[in-house]
Amino acid sequence: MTTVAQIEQLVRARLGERGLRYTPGRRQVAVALIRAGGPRSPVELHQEIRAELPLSSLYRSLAILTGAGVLSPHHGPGGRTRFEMAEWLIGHHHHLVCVDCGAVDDISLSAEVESLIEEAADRIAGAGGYDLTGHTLEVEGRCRTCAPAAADGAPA
Amino acid sequence: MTTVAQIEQLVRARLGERGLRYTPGRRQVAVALIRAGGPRSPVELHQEIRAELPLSSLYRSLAILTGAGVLSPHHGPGGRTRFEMAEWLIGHHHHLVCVDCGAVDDISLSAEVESLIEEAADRIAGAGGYDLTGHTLEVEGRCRTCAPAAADGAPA
DNA sequence: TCTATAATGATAACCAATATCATTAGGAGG
DNA sequence: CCTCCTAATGATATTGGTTATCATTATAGA
Repeated sequence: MTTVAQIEQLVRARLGERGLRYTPGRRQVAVALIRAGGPRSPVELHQEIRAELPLSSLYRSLAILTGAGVLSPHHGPGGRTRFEMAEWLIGHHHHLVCVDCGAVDDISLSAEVESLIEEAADRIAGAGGYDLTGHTLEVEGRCRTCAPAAADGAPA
Repeated sequence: MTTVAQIEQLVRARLGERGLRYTPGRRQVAVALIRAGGPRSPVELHQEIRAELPLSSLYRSLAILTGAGVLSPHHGPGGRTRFEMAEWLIGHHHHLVCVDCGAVDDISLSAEVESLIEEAADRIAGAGGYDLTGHTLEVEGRCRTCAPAAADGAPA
């Protein structure tokens, strides 16, 4: 089990390589995301971080950390982007997404399914002329909060 | 092989069930998306549809068709939402996505991998208390256009 | 034909996200 | 310790995709 402090150390090193500082503001963002169990939106982070961290600074920190490869963006409903720690920091995983509100939880697959998917992803990217960067299985559904409000979807 | 006309028939029926009309504007959008090999953004569709279809009408058609379950949204980089025909109309598939520009191509998996993923998705949604609506494997990479421009990502 | 309702299109409004810019903070060298 | 150079911050303005408004037009049903 990797600790928060260990991940922070990797983040600090990564930023240092690029002449960037691991400041209190960026640290608040990083720690909140390390503790989160899935991608979080700027507003969600702003609420979670009680400190008076301006939204403009929060957005910039997210952009800086993403540019440095520390965070990965996840694009959800309503034009909202959520951020999470990159996989080289917290490990490979997949997502359980609510198609209505966009809430996301991290999930894992068995080694068997995972390796089959990896093979497939490799083959597909090659065939399409893409430079493979990763893959994610997005399991889509309606969360407990959104399910009651929804009426109908598509029939079989 | 399902024809464009056959899919259109299903769309018309679906709209009819809800007291909605399959108008020329909506038809242009539907046909363009049936012919496309993956999700398309409003602007992409607007360019593809040579006719003078106002953006406001295009956006509304997309919203109406999505609400009726005819289209499915796909959320990509830059806050852009792309739309595609729902799977009950064009069949189950997955996506090859460019992490930079958001371009998306439809892809398919072998029956073997597909069934394993289905099982996993079922189990995961149940465990998370989600009402499962579907799943998509997003194979992520950089397309031929974006790959040369990119510098560095995350190390192993 | 008449009428009720849906659809359209031009425009304004919205809001997440980004850019700008003057100010503050921090690390390196002297 | 002091100074300088550069990064970082925070308030604000701006952008751009998307949505809402509303008067007008078109269509299905009586």
